Amino acid sequence: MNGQMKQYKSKLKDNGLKITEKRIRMIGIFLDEERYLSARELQGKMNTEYPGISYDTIYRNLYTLNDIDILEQTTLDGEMQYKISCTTRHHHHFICENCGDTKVIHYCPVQTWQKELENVEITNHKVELYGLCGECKNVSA
Amino acid sequence: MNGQMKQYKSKLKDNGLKITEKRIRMIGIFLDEERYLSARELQGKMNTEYPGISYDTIYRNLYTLNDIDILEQTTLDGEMQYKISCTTRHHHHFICENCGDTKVIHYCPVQTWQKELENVEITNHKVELYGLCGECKNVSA
DNA sequence: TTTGTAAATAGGAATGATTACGAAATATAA
DNA sequence: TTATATTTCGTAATCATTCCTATTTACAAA
Repeated sequence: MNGQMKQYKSKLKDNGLKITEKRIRMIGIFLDEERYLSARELQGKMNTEYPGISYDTIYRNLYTLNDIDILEQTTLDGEMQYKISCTTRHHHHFICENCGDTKVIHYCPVQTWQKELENVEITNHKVELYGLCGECKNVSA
Repeated sequence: MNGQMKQYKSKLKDNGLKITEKRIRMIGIFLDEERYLSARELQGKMNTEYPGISYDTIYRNLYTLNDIDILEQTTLDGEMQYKISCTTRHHHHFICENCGDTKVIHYCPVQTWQKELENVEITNHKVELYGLCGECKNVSA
């Protein structure tokens, strides 16, 4: 077990949640893939190791892991998708529409927007960039 | 009929689409409401005038009107929502989480992001701000 | 004004994602 | 080890959305 996983186990414990095989495996899958996965995709992967695993387990754990910031979520192609959360600093993502790879972007002008709309209170915001990553751009060219 | 509606009728015609009662009423509803409506909400409103109107009609027309830029769409609370399209210039929206009212924001640093990720090709992006509008902020205070 | 026809609609059924729930199994603290 | 709170299973239910076919409608051309 690497240090990363130890950290996630602590986080589960700190939130009064139990460290179960399935949760650990789910986190492992998200660590391996560095992209957004839908519940279905995750279930496919989990199902090879835990045949017949329940939707409830998948969805509940996705919800839970997102809730305690081990995962982050977005809606893509009409379904919720999840990826392992970057715990560094405030950021957004570029998502490759071809391979699903994500890249972190740091620039975020939320204070500029707050100035433009001075009489509203911005409590939340979403920024997502889509396109082709370096590799896919070259392949399709 | 006001000039605005005439313009939408032209747009339908220009795209080889027929001007039907239901489409005109749908556009009218979106003109009255200045916020995002879900398919269900729209159906509720349409149903008072056209009892038993089909889902297919609602969804197909939402798709069509979005396709020709009479409406614009976003995913909110796990469902697609639509509003009348602002035809001015590139912009994004602030959405009040209490009353659903939207406000246009113009500042968009997409070129800054493109610089930050110089080897990818950004073809699309999404920016949305959420919070409380001036009114709702004061009421809830 | 009439008519031909391509487009639009009605009325449901089907699909796909997500949530709900009672019973059984299991992890953790004491 | 035991108590108990949590998780999981297996499945049904729900909700948004799409699909299908017969029928109706808009509208361009005669």
